[in-house]
Amino acid sequence: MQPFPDSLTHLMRHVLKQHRREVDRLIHEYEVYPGQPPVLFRLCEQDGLSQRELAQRVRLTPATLTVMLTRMEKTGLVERRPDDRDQRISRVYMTAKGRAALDAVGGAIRSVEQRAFAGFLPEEQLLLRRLLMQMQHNLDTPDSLADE
Amino acid sequence: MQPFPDSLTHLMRHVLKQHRREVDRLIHEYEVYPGQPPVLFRLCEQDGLSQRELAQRVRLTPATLTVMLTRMEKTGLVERRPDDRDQRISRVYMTAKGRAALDAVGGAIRSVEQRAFAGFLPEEQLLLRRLLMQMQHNLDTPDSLADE
DNA sequence: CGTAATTAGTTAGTCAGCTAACATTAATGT
DNA sequence: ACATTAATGTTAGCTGACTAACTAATTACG
Repeated sequence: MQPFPDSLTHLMRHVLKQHRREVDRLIHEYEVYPGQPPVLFRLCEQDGLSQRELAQRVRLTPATLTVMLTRMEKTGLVERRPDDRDQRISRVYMTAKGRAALDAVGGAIRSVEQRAFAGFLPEEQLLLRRLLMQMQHNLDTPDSLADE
Repeated sequence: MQPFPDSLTHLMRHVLKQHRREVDRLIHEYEVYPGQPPVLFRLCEQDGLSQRELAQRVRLTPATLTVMLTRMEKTGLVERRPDDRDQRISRVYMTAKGRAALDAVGGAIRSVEQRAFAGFLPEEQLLLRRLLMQMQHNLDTPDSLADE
């Protein structure tokens, strides 16, 4: 009857909140804020993306990213430079400070991950991934035929 | 090496974001906003909680709840009344409109849940719950002995 | 060409969530 | 009885995220 209090997504949300808080607690001394790690990781893999490309890859709207990059530029993690062919585009590059911060952040995230999955068997992790991917797929498909 | 892009928590976060967006899309016509359903559900179970009690049960800080309740009072979902013994306390009650909205919201959430878990076997759902609860427990314990 | 449609990014406004600092009221302790 | 401490809720200020409306630059098309 009452779907919420012990629904799986509710539980998931709570677990993620704990996770995020832990990571945040560990990284905010490097002037990296909660939403920023994905951006740093993407840039580490590939520097000089346009904001649009970057936004798509980290699944944020361009508007969100604009604000976030402005802050990250202010703390010196990241740098914007205009594209020299297309003047609408501004490309995002990581600074030395950004790279340094990323190392620390990576460590922090790994340690929280380890704690979160302590005692998990490898096949449990695989199964969890499979279930999550199925959820992702279910939610991606528009709606139609919800339960077949 | 790079822990983030395909970590389980990253995947989880993405799935939850999809879920929240879907629910939000369905409920915002009832003037219920994304963070509010848990509050409504709690109040439905037990009316007249103090803000502190309510905040603990939905795991929000009192500050967050204050702002949220102010908005919910403005849209008429909820009502604050002072306690008559302790003047520091204000108790929160659901209005008729709140109850009506909750019905619609409950339906919306159930439908998204159904879609999210389409094709899941009952034992898969149980397993998922077990894994999430283990994560919750892992993250609750301070830190110490992370990987034993 | 030159105007219209598209694309990139920004700005404004809203909601969610947090911490820290502040009244105000109640409970305690000497 | 009075001063101190604790508890409740609010305010201010921050980050994150979104949509919608805007500006500026580029493409496309008649």
